[in-house]
Amino acid sequence: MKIKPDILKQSGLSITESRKKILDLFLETDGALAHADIEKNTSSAFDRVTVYRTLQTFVEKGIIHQIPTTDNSILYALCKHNCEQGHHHDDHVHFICSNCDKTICLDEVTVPEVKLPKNFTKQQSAMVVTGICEDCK
Amino acid sequence: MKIKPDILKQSGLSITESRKKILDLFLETDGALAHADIEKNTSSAFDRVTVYRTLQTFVEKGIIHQIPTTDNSILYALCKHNCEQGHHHDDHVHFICSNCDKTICLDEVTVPEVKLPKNFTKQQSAMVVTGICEDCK
DNA sequence: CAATTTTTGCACTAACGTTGCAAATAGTTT
DNA sequence: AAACTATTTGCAACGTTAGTGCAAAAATTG
Repeated sequence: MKIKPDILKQSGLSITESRKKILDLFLETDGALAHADIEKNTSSAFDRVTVYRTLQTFVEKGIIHQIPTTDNSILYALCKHNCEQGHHHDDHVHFICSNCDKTICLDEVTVPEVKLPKNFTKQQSAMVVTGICEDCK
Repeated sequence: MKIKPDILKQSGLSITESRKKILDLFLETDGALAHADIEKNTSSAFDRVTVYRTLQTFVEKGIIHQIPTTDNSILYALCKHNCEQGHHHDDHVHFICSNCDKTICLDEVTVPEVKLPKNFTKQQSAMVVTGICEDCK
């Protein structure tokens, strides 16, 4: 596993308490986090605004990526592969457990290709599967 | 194409101005709508609350379905196939054009099956593809 | 360690979403 | 068609979520 300061340094970010703590949280968590989770779970409380800005920065730098949901929230998860600024290799399937509500990145499961209708050009594709996860089985 | 009052009647809903107007909007629009679009585009202005409740009702009755996004909003689109209450046959791919920002239901393109890791059980799956649509090509 | 740049937290504002309740509208019965 | 019942609407109020400007604090640079 990479070392936290390295991740920040490689992205050209200053190393601050909040960034380290939030990054920690992502590294510890095997799944996706919502903004609210982050506010609650970081021991030392940061300002909401700091959390917003940190997440925004991390997304811009390709450290984390966003996961689409239908419940009016955004989930964030670590990019495990090499994501450059703006270009995410975020091609794995996301799994949302309808029992424990956790969102898990299935890094081994690649989003399959689909044939689009004529004159449609693909840039990115995302896939979200809901069901029961291994822990809740 | 179905006739509006029929759709409402078949779902056991009273036929009201707002429901007809909002349903109209969906039938006219070849794509998905966000809550905000609906508030803006219905000629006679309804209360925000009415729009919320109407959308909620439509989802419950299987008239429309929700589309996941990463931008903290929910998109709604007509269910073109036979969706019963609670059981959506919403197994088609959604396409978001990064030029005109429209979301289009690719009814002909079915979400492919994926092999989940051991002990994961699938209930539903959704797929969102971004790119350039036929109109913007 | 001083100077410069970046980041943080606070105050304020704006938008979003939900609920209770009375008025209005739709459906039903005779 | 009128009276009755059930449903739906709009308003007001509330709470949560998200974003911005600016001064203070912390991090980086030399």
